[in-house]
Amino acid sequence: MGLTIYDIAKEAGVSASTVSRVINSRPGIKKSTREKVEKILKESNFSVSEAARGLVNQTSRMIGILVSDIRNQHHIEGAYMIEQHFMKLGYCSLILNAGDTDESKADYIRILSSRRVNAVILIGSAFQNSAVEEAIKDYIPNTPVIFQNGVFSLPNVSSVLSDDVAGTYEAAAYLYNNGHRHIAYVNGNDTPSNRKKVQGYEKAAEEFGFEPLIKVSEDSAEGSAAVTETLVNEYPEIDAIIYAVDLLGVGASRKLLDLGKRIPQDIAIIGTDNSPFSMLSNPRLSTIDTKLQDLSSACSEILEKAIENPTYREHLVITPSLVLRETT
Amino acid sequence: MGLTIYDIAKEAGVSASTVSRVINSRPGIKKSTREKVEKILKESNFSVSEAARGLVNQTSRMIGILVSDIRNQHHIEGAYMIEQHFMKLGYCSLILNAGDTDESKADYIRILSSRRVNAVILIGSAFQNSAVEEAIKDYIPNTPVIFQNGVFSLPNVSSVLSDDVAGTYEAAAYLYNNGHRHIAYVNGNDTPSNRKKVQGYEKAAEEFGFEPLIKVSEDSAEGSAAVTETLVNEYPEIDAIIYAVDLLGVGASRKLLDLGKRIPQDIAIIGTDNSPFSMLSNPRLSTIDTKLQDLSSACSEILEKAIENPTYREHLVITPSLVLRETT
DNA sequence: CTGAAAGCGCTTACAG
DNA sequence: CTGAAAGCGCTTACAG
Repeated sequence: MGLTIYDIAKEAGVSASTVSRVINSRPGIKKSTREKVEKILKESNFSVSEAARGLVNQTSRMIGILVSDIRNQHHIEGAYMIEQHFMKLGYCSLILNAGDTDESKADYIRILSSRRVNAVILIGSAFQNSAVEEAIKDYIPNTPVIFQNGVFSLPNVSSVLSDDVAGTYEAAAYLYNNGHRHIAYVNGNDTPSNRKKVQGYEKAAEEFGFEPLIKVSEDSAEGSAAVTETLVNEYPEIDAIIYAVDLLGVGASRKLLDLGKRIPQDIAIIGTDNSPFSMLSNPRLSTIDTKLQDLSSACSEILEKAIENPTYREHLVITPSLVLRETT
Repeated sequence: MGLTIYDIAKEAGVSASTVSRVINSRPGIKKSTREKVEKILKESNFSVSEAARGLVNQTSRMIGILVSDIRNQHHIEGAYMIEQHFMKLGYCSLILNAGDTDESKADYIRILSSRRVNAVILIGSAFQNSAVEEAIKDYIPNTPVIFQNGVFSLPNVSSVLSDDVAGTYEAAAYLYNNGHRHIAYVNGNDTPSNRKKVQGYEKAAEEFGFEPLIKVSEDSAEGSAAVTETLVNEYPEIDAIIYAVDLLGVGASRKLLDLGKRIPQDIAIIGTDNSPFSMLSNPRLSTIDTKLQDLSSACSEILEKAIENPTYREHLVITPSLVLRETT
């Protein structure tokens, strides 16, 4: 197994240089030798070692995609679009789960550095921490990085953000303007993105003059159901709830129906992300669309420019919009 | 940028060999030199080139995971488990979308061959075709391959299967034994796995003596809703429907409620896969649990053995079980 | 305990 | 149009 270019050369009665030229479609090879070499290449199912090739060309033709949890539908959609885009350009994607802790995330930067990837994508605001920032500065200071939903003040890091503050603010404003006066907020995991969502909610509360009421749920439908039940028992006057993630909204709406509440007549619900869940749930969930598609395609475009021109850098903010369905 | 081992060596006043030995924790280095080199390594944020290292060690320490569509929750869960497992062992995962056509899937085998991955995982029965089989035989005849939900008669390919025939058969038998006499089946995409599910349904129909009725839906909740509506209008006697995928069952149950049918009193529904959708839907979907977790961990275990011992090979079949919730 | 040398599988000036 | 040689960044016998 493991044929090399020299094996092919010997078989064809030419030098390795010639074989290399044929493989890479370099000009200036006699047609007959080219054909002879191509034939042998094909017959022996030769495939070049990208590692060896990368060593001399000083490129791996790989890009690293770091996701805190690949099973998160929202994140994997982003990874998918980027992977597809770059595969067409001949790049393989190293899609890695970067784990929960700041330290493990930083470790993964080091791993990508060892693999000499041509670019790095960080998906999710969970990467917003100083361990990751340090690791980028120390280990991949010259590799283009795109941060989806986060920002680092480093010369090689571009970013594409959803304006989380605006999204939640708009949702709360909509509810208020439609007569709701007791609007609660249920947050998920403590991430920078979720903190910004809370800010938007608080901003609306202050501006419109309603009393802010915030609870935290673990990231599951069951967790949200439990939190929601406590919430409406404790504060029966609540007439609307915004959830930091669609999944929480789905878990909650089901529980509220079980408790005999009507949606949206008694309580209106708005989720976040416009995920597949929001469309499939019953009743269909109104949601803050964070424009995942747009974010991901912007990432791909910026990255492509950054690979060509390593000093290219861009910061883009995309404003979410409200999608009204059956829970408002 | 791009420090090499020679830069470190010069800085430390030793040879590259010594630096290499320190990096790889080889014994027989004077403590003081080791410490001196380690200090410089750390200070300069050195990271070894895995490509160069792999070239001499004849290993890439990468594994290739081929998925027909990474956005499929069911597939990505499998990829996740394997990625996590192998990252702990120092392997990076190349997770690739292998595309729709047989040819593109075969192309990806070639790509993985060029990357000299230490093992390959195929996730999903969609890889069951001769183009892929040929590509494996031609390009990676000595690389351990695990086929999740499919089989190839090649010496280097292990497989881990869910017994799809048995799963659907059992679901139909359960419905029949609980008094249903007009049990329909709605299939999804034409994959080997889905064909086996249909077989199980037909086997039950023949054995229990009910009339088989099979429709095909595109792979979306909307598609299934449409197909289901036509189905119950055309055959009002239907009292149970089995769906090849949970998503189809969810789309259908919603449509049936809209049509004024009661679930399960008028029509019982069973989905397939025990996916997150099935638990979140309202009503909660009864489903055929294809034991994804078990499949994936079996994959990891077999693969680990196969990497150590390249002639290791195993074929495992896991029997699905029925999970009864609110739609039966 | 340490270093010089060869080699992993390629590509690319340089000569001819 | 083609080949010999050097080099990409490592590791590992072999000598000392």
